[in-house]
Amino acid sequence: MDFSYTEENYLKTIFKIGLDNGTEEAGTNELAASLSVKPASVTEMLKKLKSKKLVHYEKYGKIKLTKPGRELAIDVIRKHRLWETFLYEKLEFSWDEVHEVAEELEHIRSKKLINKLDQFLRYPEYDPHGDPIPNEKGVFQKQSKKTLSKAEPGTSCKMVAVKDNSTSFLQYVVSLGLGINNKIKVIAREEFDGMMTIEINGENKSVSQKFSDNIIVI
Amino acid sequence: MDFSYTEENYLKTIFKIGLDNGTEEAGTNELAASLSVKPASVTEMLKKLKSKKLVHYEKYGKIKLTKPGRELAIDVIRKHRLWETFLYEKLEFSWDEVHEVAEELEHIRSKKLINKLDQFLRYPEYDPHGDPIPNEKGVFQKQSKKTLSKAEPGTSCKMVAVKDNSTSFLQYVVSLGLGINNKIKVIAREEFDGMMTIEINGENKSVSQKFSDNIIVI
DNA sequence: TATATTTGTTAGGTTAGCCTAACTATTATA
DNA sequence: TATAATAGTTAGGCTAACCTAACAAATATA
Ligand SMILES: [Mn+2]
Ligand SMILES: [Mn+2]
Ligand SMILES: [Mn+2]
Ligand SMILES: [Mn+2]
Repeated sequence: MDFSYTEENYLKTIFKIGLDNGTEEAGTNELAASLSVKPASVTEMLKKLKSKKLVHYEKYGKIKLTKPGRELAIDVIRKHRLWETFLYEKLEFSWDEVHEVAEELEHIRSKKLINKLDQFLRYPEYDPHGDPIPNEKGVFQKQSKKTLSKAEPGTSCKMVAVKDNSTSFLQYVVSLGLGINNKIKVIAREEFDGMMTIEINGENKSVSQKFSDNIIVI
Repeated sequence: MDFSYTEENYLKTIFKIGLDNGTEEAGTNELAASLSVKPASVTEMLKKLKSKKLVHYEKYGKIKLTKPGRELAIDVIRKHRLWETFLYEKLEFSWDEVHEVAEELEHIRSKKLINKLDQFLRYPEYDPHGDPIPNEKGVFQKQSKKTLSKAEPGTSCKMVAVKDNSTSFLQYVVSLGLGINNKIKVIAREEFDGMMTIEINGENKSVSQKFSDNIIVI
């Protein structure tokens, strides 16, 4: 069976929200916000996805992916991350440029293409933003859920991924001298608004909670 | 300005039919057949393309691309052929598998992507089917219009490209022991139905007019 | 527990791209 | 040059994916 780009985007987004929430479930409004559509459009699409047995859903209830729905979502994520890796590794894109193009490439329908691309890239495990790449079977490393904002002052941690993939955020990360696998030392954290002072390569920087919420660490 | 996949496919097809006809013009029915839609759909789309100044068109008249329309068509063709080359050269696709996937990839919208891909492939001039690849400026080699069917018995020619890109045709070409840049000697041609006896690598083969119409030679 | 807020649904409309059936214009042929 | 064949258009309908406005259910809060 073949699904539209729109259906694929809904499934991918449900999966991501589910991960984020820890519950594997998503709500109509959340989904609408994330897809930049109105809640009414989501309700409509949910009926279709349900009739195609891709989601579990009852009126006014939470949204959850079925097994085939989850498999499809993971496949789209696999394609997205492999394409980002290709753009970054082979075509000299910077990490803040890859996401937007991958958002289109992730929908190209060819099993052979994606598996050959995987091979060509030598089966990478992580994309340029530190996110794990599912293998052909849909298996991938569990990702840390700890964000920089939850790191204790006085401790050190390692940045392993970013949550936000937008150009503006990623460029800001770079401008702070930060990158994947960098060590971050938390100097101080303001209780009032979550502002943090962190040490990167011996230099002290001040970052907002909105920022530190988007840095995944271990 | 940004155009839909559908609009891009119409422009590309008008361009190709125009080339084929030698007149740079296309008719409604021709276009419909080539796009596998009904003539009524074409008429409707022509109104839209005209309002966007991509085609010259008057009711009951021939269809011709405007300058921006032609540029766009050539850009789509450039992308198509570069992606085919990528699949063939880098991902080990066979030449009969690349066309279908490229039909999707040709619509990915990123100037940077396609120019970096071009560079990555070292600026190839021909795709796996022998078709010339337009450069960034839209310039490309003029292609021979002579087909094997027009070659004189007793003469030899070189196969430089194929017209049909379908899997079934291309696999048949391979099964005959033929490929791009192969020498073909015309042994005989039947006036009645255009059947030809040709010599390939010392072996004689019999091919139909439908076949020889799809082999471009010099 | 009553009420306010948040969350989600329904009804009715739009646009892009497609269709069929009926029609009209153009071109070829007798 | 009349008529048949071909080419192209119009009218009216359909589906996917979106929207707004009005409404209903669920949840939080006084
Ligand atoms: Mn991304
Ligand atoms: Mn997408
Ligand atoms: Mn092709
Ligand atoms: Mn196409």
